[in-house]
Amino acid sequence: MPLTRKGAATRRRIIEGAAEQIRAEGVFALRLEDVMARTATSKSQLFHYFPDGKDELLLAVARHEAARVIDDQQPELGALTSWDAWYRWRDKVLARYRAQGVDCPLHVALSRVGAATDAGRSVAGELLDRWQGQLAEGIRRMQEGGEIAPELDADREAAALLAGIQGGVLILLTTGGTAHLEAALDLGIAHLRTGNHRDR
Amino acid sequence: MPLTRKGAATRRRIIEGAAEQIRAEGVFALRLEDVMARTATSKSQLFHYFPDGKDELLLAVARHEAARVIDDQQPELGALTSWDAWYRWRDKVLARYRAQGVDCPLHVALSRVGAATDAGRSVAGELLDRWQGQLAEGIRRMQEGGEIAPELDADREAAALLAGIQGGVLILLTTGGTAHLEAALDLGIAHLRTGNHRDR
DNA sequence: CGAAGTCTGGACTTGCCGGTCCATTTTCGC
DNA sequence: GCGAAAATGGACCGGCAAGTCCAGACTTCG
Repeated sequence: MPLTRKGAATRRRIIEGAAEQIRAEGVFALRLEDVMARTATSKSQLFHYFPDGKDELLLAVARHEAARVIDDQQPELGALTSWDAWYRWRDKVLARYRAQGVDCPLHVALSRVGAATDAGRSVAGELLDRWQGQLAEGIRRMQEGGEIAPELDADREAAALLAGIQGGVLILLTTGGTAHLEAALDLGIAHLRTGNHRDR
Repeated sequence: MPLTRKGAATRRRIIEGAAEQIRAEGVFALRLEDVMARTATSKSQLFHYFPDGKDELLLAVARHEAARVIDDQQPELGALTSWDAWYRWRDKVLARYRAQGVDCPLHVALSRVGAATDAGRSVAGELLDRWQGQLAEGIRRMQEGGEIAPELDADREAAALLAGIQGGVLILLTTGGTAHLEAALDLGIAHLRTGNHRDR
């Protein structure tokens, strides 16, 4: 079933509209009718593009949002080659989540799909992998440049940092405060710098 | 409306049964009928003890689980007075979540109630506060004993560590792996030991 | 330009499940 | 033990929203 140009546009409009609706009201309150109203589509369109109904739509929303998460951190995340770059990245992450605030369509869509589902697991897992991969890559680059102690295990450090970020965001989602995210980011980076040879 | 001995027992049975059911099937799939079947109660009992229905029940489950989270970490969490105690605590946290695996009634109940709700916020917020408080207390004790550098900000360190734990658990919930939680715990503690005076 | 197939509108069905009600039984203080 | 209050059983209701269907309009490509 090939998608015409128009069809693809409609499909995207639906996904984005659903994401907006989720941001506005939450997933539990998400009704197909709301999505229809918001995107000026009819029920048959929803089922035309997402034959498995609501769950399939939610999964598409999750995928869409997952892609944004990494994109929003570029180009910094892809080029963590100096301490300056690390701090710019830190600022960007913080700004992004501060702006997003309490409403995270990704987290919430996944929780509805069931994070323990195969489909949910793969969306979340891939995001986590790519994220951690880029962090580890950054750490290795810094080690090559002699700015991070070579005896640190890059993957393990990246895992811990990523965990801190995830937790910080999770706490942000419930408390509305960014203090934890900030602390996790700052102390995580600080930890990388400890025992570091030529501190700028 | 005082609760008789029997009434209190029934109430508790309902909460625990609901938690089990959530562990088994998830929140979205949670139907009152399932809880009734599992706890051998009738619908009128559910509404007798939780007049506001499902949401009130879910909140009670969340509260119940939140209390367990802290309790399960005792007595270690309350007495972080030596590095040995810290490592024993670390092991306990890891064991607890490893055993719990992918199904976390607290996380999932809160996501249904809406973490951004006042009620949800208060349950999660209080848990987080108490948890972080005990960590910070432990750090201060260690500082008094000269085992952690006095210039560290105990609250900030505790916040970062807590974020790491939360993120580690969150990742555990979706991937099933404890690597991130472990890394966050170990590197978090390692960070506390850096620059520390009389390393054992 | 024309046919195959995509896209769209919207009415209709359906089943589930949260919530209400009242009658009956049990508990518990005095 | 006795009466008031609490606990229990289970039938019933009602609404909501997911999903189905078919007829008709638009796209696309030879």
